[in-house]
Amino acid sequence: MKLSEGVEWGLHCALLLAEAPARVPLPRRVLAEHYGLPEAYLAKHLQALARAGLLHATPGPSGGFRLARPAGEITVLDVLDAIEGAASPFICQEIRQQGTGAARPEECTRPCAIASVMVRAHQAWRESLRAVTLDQLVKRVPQTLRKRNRAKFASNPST
Amino acid sequence: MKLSEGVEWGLHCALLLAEAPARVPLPRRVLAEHYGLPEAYLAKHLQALARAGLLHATPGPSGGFRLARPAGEITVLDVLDAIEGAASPFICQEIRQQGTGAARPEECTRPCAIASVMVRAHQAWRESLRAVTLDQLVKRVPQTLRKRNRAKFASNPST
DNA sequence: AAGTCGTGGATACCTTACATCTACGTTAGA
DNA sequence: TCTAACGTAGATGTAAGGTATCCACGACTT
Repeated sequence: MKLSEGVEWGLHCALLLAEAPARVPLPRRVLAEHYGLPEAYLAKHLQALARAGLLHATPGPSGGFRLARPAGEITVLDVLDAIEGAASPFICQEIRQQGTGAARPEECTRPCAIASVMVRAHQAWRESLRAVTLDQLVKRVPQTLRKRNRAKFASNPST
Repeated sequence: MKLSEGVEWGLHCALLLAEAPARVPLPRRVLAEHYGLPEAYLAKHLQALARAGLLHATPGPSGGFRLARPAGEITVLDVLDAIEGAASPFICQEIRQQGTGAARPEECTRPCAIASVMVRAHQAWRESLRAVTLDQLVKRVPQTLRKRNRAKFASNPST
């Protein structure tokens, strides 16, 4: 079980956009260089975030991405669902209905107990992520770094 | 993010062993046929469960696998850790220290806020799985099916 | 009108999980 | 003691999904 690294990219970019002071959008090139990421591939994930309604994309010169909502209204779960999808990592193959010991259809009216347990665990995971918003994360960024980022993007986002 | 299907196999096999009445071990062939699984590949996962101390393997004729502990002392998490490993699905690549916006080492004394959130979510997931034992799962198997399995393995496990 | 930027599709690569086979060591029973 | 049944371990091949890039297109600002 592994989470795509695009999740980390998306979270850090969203966090950076939450730190940025202004309504001025950050181009994908700036985001990519800020974290040393491949620009073309990062674009895919930024697209996903925009499609999910978390980011707003402005085309044209001096365009780029900005948060579509206040940072307090975007949760970590929102970002994960946009990039990784909301599906459970456990996909029940219903092997209880296969082989010589197959359960009969009338014995499978209730969902498989094993699948239920996995679903509950997945929900616990999601609840934990839903409880954290971007602005809560911003507060945990070291102040010196936060100041540096604010200054960097305040006047001239292209540097 | 996807969980290997070996997890489902391992859980169902452990559950079946918990249902089996006796100390008589079930050979891997029987387990594989009971669920219609490839025997050679299932052996890999059964090995992992045995290495983790959840199952006890008896070699020789009339050998096979049985639970190494009472079903009430084996949790779903035990099985998952044995087959899938206990590692977090999120692996922090520390991209905050890369690129033009790299954080300085003295700004990284505390773990990355994003990584912390992911770790907590993973712990919530694990706690949810740790709370369920095999004998709790046995109780949720339909009675008709449980009876059938008990009868099947009571006298002659090789059928 | 032109250049900058995001969009979406097509494509290739590469890691990892899936699956199988073979050779080997061990044990219960004839 | 011998042997057949069983689990162990490693090597190997295959399939799928994530990673990464490129290009043609449309939209917007200057």
